[in-house]
Amino acid sequence: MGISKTEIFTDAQNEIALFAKAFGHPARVAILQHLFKSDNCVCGDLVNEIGLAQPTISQHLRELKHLGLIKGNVEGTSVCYCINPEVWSSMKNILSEFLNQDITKVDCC
Amino acid sequence: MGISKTEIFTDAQNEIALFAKAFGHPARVAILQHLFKSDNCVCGDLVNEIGLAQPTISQHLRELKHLGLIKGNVEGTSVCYCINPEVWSSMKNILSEFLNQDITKVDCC
DNA sequence: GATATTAATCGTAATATTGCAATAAACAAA
DNA sequence: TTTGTTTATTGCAATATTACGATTAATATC
Repeated sequence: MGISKTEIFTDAQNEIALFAKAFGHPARVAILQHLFKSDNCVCGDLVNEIGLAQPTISQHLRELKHLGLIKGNVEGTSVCYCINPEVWSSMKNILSEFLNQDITKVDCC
Repeated sequence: MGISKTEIFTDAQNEIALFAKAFGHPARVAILQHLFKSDNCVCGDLVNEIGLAQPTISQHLRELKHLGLIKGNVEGTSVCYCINPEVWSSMKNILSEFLNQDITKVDCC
């Protein structure tokens, strides 16, 4: 139905899925990479970097902000976005644990 | 439009997004975790483990198989699925690099 | 105040995803 | 060959996502 039955999964499973979905789109991968790369806080030049319309970028930024992965500060007419290191670390820990599951005794077919 | 403009992103960015999307749904997280946990190769008891209908599980399995993350062997009437360790490692490397970007000089707002 | 600049929001179209009932396909066992 | 078991496929409904034009909101500058 297009709707995920989140209630039948554990909180941990839903959290992994939510974080993964955050960068499950190349535009958001590109945004996050750009925020890491640029030492001075990037604002709306993300629109120029990435070839998407301003409302589209704004929408992706909102998703990332909603999850807490980035934060935005208003500076005059422009808005300065950057990675939220605490949430990023937390995500890294959660996803690393998932990715680092023991692979040695898994190949049984 | 519901369609991603993959052509404006790099292959690397699209690959990160594709892998992330693979476990961007709690059902696929649960499936993968179960395949890791069960030493004997699980088959359709995934349907019992997870509370989703058989066609739904089958569809999620197909996505994971299409990406190469899992492989399936027919054994009589049942099918034995398991993690493909090579592809899993490859994914782990790609996503770890993305997750381990330098966080120290990122908090500028 | 009037005007420009920047970003958010609204509205909408197109496509994708999720989920399942019904059915088909493949195989084993009787 | 029939019957049961297991998984895949088909078809469809409901919802989500992606994208953008038009507009609005906020702020700076003149």
